[in-house]
Amino acid sequence: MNIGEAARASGISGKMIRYYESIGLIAPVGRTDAGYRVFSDKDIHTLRFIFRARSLGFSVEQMSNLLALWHDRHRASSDVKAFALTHIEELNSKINKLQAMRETLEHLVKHCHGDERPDCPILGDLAAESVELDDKLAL
Amino acid sequence: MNIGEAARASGISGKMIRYYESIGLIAPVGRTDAGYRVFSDKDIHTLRFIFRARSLGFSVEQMSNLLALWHDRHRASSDVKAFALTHIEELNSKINKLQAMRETLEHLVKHCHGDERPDCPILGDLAAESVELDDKLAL
DNA sequence: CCGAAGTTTCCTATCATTGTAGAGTTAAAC
DNA sequence: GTTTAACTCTACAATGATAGGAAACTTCGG
Repeated sequence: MNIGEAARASGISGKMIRYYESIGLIAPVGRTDAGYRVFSDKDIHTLRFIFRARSLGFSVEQMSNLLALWHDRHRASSDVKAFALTHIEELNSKINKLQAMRETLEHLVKHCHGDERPDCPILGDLAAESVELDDKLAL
Repeated sequence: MNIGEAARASGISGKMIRYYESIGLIAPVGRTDAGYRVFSDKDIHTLRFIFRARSLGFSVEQMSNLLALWHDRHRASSDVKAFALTHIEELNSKINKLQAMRETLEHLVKHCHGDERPDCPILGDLAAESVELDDKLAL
């Protein structure tokens, strides 16, 4: 299997496969005499693991840890669970931040009449001299 | 006001102020004979506008548009409202993606007993040969 | 044997931000 | 009046994950 087939089989672009290899997330795979990369079924399996972890929002560094846990046949499932729970907390934190932003914006939008007149509380609040908005933004 | 005071007054770091100037988000401010930047009250006002917009998750490009709307005394408030609504949709899209990730991960965590034994469905599903998980990840 | 498609490495860019390094400036303390 | 600390200036590098392209090479179908 060359890199194009591996990309199609794993869902990870060839470009990213080379990148993951260059930073050491995956070990260098085999090569033909001409220097073409050759991917084994095991390599594809690892790439699919990475694809799924990435889809769950894990960073490269976190995926590196996950791969280590995966390859450690003696790890406790509680270690993996703790890792996942930490990640869930990170996701929650991001979600909360984005929701707070959305709510502030929705509040501003609600008070903007949205017609052809130029006065608009959205820009007004962004430009406010007061500290009112700061409290809302202290997420 | 020099850049340090401007940073403290606006909430934007000196480094970012220089950066915003370099990419043209803000116009170059005055300078002393020695080349130190001098910020007027109006400059600080603009920086605070940027600080608040950034806190609401607007990108530099979006802030540039917002500043243009702000300085256009004849814009319709509906233009601003439409802009804000688009941004709310972007925020919603991000939130939905993160929530889907969290839910999948929570589902996996729920089925991991989390003891000292090595078998764990979290890693098991990440490594799955099947396409089951792919459906979940088709967000 | 030729051309198309695939692959290689290397370089560049993105976005917003931080860090670093060297040189110059200001202000206060001694 | 000199030392010293704190500031400022510019310029460049790095981050993290990804995309794009260029130039050279290989493979494969006809």
